[in-house]
Amino acid sequence: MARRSDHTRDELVAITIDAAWKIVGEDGFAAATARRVAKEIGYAPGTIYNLFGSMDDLYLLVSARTLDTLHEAIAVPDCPGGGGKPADKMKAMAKRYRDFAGEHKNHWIMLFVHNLPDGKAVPTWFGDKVERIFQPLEELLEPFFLPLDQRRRRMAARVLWGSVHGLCFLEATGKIPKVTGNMSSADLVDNLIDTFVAGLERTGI
Amino acid sequence: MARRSDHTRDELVAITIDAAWKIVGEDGFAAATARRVAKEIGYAPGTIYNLFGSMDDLYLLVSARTLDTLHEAIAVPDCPGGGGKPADKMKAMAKRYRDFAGEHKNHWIMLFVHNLPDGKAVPTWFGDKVERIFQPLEELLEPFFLPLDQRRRRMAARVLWGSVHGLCFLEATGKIPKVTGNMSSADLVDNLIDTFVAGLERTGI
DNA sequence: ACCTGAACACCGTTCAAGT
DNA sequence: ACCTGAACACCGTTCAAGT
Repeated sequence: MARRSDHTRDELVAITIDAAWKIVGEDGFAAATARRVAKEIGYAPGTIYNLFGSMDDLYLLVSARTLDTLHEAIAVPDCPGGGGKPADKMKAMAKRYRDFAGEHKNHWIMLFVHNLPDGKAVPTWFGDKVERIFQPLEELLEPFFLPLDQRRRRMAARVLWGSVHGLCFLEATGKIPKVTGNMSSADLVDNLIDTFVAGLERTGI
Repeated sequence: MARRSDHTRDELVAITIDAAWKIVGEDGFAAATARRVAKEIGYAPGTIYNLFGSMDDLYLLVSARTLDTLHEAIAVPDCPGGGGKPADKMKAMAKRYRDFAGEHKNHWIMLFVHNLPDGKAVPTWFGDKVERIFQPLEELLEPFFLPLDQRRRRMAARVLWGSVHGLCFLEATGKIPKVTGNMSSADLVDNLIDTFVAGLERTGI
């Protein structure tokens, strides 16, 4: 019934995001209810709404952490020397993506399962974090496009990234095993990259 | 408190699937709760469990209807004469897929958002319905593969289909607008098909 | 100013009790 | 045999009341 001052407001915000992150990781997005998060931090449910306004805002902050972690995992240069064919580098990057999805499965799925209500758009700071995910792939695509042709290169990055993601997601949510038979999603992704890059080469710069 | 016999059991099952289909279409998958469906058909919540055992089983039947409707929409031959380049036929097919997703948005999203609990696998009759979705695309891919090389053709169908779906889904759930800028998902999908087919041609049969 | 906790209107699922 | 409806253990969200 009163000011608690166990923590400053900022501390409390951080603690709550940590708690939500932990619950999602352990029991999935659906388990990260307001009441469960409140119990985890030892406060009343109402406090969550003092801090974030709505659960959607809290979820956005959790997903921001996921995007940051993903960006770190993806952006790692696979080969310090710099050699290797672009297609191989892309496959290595796709593998890092798949590995991330495997290690942070619940957080990664939440990124796509949590959607804001119909009218609401995502804040710009969040959009920027999404945008940043594509950059490493855009760089790998440089050899295939003229320097002036940035628009087509950006498009190729989104097409390839969206496609790789689509295959990974269908597999992670169990929508593709019976469909692929003995082919693993790793095979499908590598096949996609090979065919796509061959197509880029044929189209010519 | 008693046998009602307003309907036979089979009628009641059909009525309930209709009700759930309607609710999903109007208010989305999340709105199709057991209590809401029960209210819609004018029975008590317990009755749903008499009929289906669990909500998951009911959801599977609703998704089966979605798959049937999708199959009909996709399988339509776009061109009675039979002419046209394979890539153009694929683009026409992808367009039919996007149109279906637009017209049956809530049912289509449900197909991917509803997942059985971790251990449970989808029944075979459902898997067969999924499998059937790929057949029209497999046929369009015939010119690119030797008759004996069915495995690679089946793989290509899944890769391309999964990729097209990935792009459509990211757009439908609002995960890609800020990312594509002025490029529509139609452009991205057409670009994917062109590049992929060019890659198949380069790889040679 | 901050936090509580009761309140409201919901959930999925089960199962004793009725006809 | 079939259906009910109360019961249990949950939800998101709000807001008067307390310190």
